[in-house]
Amino acid sequence: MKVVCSELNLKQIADSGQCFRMSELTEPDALGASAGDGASGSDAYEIISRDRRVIARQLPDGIELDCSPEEYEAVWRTYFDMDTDYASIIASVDPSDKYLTGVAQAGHGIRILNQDLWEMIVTFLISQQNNIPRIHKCIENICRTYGQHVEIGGDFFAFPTPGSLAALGEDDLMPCNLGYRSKYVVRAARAVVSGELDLDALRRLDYPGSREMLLKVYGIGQKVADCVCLFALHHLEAFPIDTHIRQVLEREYGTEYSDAFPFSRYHDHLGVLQQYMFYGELTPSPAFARK
DNA sequence: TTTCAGGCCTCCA
DNA sequence: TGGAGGCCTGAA
Repeated sequence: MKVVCSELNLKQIADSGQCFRMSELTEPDALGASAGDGASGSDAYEIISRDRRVIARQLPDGIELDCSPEEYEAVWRTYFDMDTDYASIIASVDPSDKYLTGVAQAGHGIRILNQDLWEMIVTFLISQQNNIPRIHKCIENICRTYGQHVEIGGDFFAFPTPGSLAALGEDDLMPCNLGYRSKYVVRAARAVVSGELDLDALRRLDYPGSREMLLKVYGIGQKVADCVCLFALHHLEAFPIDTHIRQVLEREYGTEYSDAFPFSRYHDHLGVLQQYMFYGELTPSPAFARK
């Protein structure tokens, strides 16, 4: 059974670097998983969230999910944030800001996914001083090593639970290519298991409160906290500033960008704009040039 | 060989 | 309080 979601682009979401359990399928895999349409590329992705897996195929203006309407309503509608009006966010961009207008239009298929809180904490602890292909590999390694093998609705490894990681030694994740980040992940798992980091309480807090709680965790700084707030807690006012975003802000708005960029104008959906900027930076086009 | 990649922690002035 | 240095590792 198929469900169609409009105005959504899988490749743009994958390239926006917010999800590391989304893999483009090779053509034979895609054909096996979903009816082929003769397209040259597979345009199909395997997406894993918590203990669920779905195959999604890109259409000209949206995506097709291989799941029942009931599963879509229960899981994927929220996951893909289908109830947020992204067109109105794009329309709110100052028309005189050619750079922001350009990246927003170019990245219009991006959505802020609602991903699992524990997965996002671990994922962005691993992401620091790291690159996207290697983050993918690290996540795959720890899922294969410490995640539960799931065969219902697919064949994949679920994300390891806090309990399964808390019992490890601080350096035990180094063989999974985590490097010095191993101790950050293990200590975070221990904090969750001990109750020092209460994930349910974290979910109930507003953006400043959840950010403050996350910053108390060993290994979580401002950038990682903002990523968790945005991609797991759906605080759209979070605006993670990494090296790419800092570079583009300085290039487009000057070194005093904290004054020049209209943060207050876009306060309620800064995180969405951050994703357009990040995507634009990693898939550069002359059309984005502001100056 | 060196630098960099979606940072953060610790130490020291 | 703020800046420098160290940290895993692999691709460019």
